[in-house]
Amino acid sequence: MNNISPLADSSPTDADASLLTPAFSPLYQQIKGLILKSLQSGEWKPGESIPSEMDLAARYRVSQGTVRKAIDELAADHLLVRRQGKGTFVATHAEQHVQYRFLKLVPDRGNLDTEGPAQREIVDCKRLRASADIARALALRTGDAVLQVRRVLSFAGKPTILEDLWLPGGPFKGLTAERLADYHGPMYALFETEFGVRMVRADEKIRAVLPDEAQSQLLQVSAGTPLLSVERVAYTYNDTPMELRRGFYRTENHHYHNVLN
Amino acid sequence: MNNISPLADSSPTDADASLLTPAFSPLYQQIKGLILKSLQSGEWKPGESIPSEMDLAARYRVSQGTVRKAIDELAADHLLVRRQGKGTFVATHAEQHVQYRFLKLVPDRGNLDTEGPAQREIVDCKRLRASADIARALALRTGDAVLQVRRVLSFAGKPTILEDLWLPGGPFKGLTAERLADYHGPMYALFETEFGVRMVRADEKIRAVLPDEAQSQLLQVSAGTPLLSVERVAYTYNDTPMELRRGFYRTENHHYHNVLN
DNA sequence: CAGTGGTCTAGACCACACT
DNA sequence: GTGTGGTCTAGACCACTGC
Repeated sequence: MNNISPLADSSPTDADASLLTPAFSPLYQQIKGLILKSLQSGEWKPGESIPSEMDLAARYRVSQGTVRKAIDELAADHLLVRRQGKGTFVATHAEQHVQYRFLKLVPDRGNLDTEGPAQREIVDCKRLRASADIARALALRTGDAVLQVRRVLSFAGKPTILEDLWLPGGPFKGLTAERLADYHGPMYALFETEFGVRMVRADEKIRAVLPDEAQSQLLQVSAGTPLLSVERVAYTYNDTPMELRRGFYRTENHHYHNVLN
Repeated sequence: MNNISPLADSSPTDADASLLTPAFSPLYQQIKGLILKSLQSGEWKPGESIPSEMDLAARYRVSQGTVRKAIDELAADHLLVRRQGKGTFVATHAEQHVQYRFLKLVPDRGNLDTEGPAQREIVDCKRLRASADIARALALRTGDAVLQVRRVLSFAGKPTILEDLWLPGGPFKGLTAERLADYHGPMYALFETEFGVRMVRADEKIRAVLPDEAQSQLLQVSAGTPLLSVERVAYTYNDTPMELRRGFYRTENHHYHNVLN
């Protein structure tokens, strides 16, 4: 009901954005939205620090506590990272200790670091037109340009993960097999630095399947070896889907680890 | 360094619990611990309301804001549920809209409600002595008494989930196949009301496997049909393991759904 | 209406990092 | 020391629930 339009952000007279909507929105939620907008617009880039809480409070004409609550939620969503004494930073996939944030496959004993860095091999990388289901997953239209990538990850020399990726052609214009092969580090980090696409959230659908001919060869398993099928849709800001990924995991010595709360 | 011993809780003179530990613990964390203690002790039971924030603030001799922050975290962990205008309640598994909080298997189309209530069949239920790995998972000693349960869940008439459970014999003394079969509602709700055991968190390890003879018969699939193997350890308060569960899911028409943040 | 949780503020002080 | 995030307080007011 109040919604004292926290303007400041350069907009002259924001007026009441919500007039007929009885949807009461707390101030800190509105601030959260404004911060989000700055993140999307690239005003603050991954890895950089954002203004201090006091500065933001002044900018939005609210108290520090209100900014704080907004940042708290963004930090809980892993969009921001707070570091006491240093500042608040835009989260990034290019950090050692969150390397594999979205990869939940771990060795039965030890952890991924135990096995040393994964070897990656780009099997295939080409542009093509989206099929109906690829298009639907990526919120494109059938026939739109997409990039298709197939790669194999090996741990301790053993091929363990086979992944097929589909990326929308527009945002990822210029991505080639070479770029991918030359880059050392998380793929999502490359997406951030080279294409300005930051993955924020993902949905996974997991099944048990048998490999087809090509898959069993690439993963060096027999046709009867069950694999974990992991279909992921990854989203940027605004719930925009930006990647479809179908992974096939060998689980003789690894497992998909999940924590339920 | 301060730790102004929020006594009140009936303890006469708590003195400084932390003296040599440089581990600075914020007041609200200490309050969180005290509330947790009351939850464990059963002072407030699942489904009941706990005292109002003001009451707790008075009890612990801190401000409402401090109690609030403690409750915020407990609510984020799903140990408490806040309801504006009504109060704060101890979370419970016996609620319609969080029925299947720990079951992540969903139909490819629709949701679990679409298929109507699951049919359950208790295949087996007996007491035995813990093997080495069962004991390890439940933090028992090899040979300790455990309860073993095997059951099948069917959706829309199709057997879909086969589960083997192991429960520590002590806390679950008196649990029988009949009790299980007669109870309609989530199993974890029965554990709460009948045995005072509230599951708070769980770890799952997921693999793709092939069924053995017995499994393929119970699930009515051929020996070559890959299944999702879901091994779960469920914990009560204090990270105490209270259940080991090995589930085998058919995933022709269902998938394990996971959200990555 | 009274009681509950939810929001917002202003100010004081603490812990941590850098310089 | 200065600046950052982190904690704690006290008080005002709002939104929701149920009597």
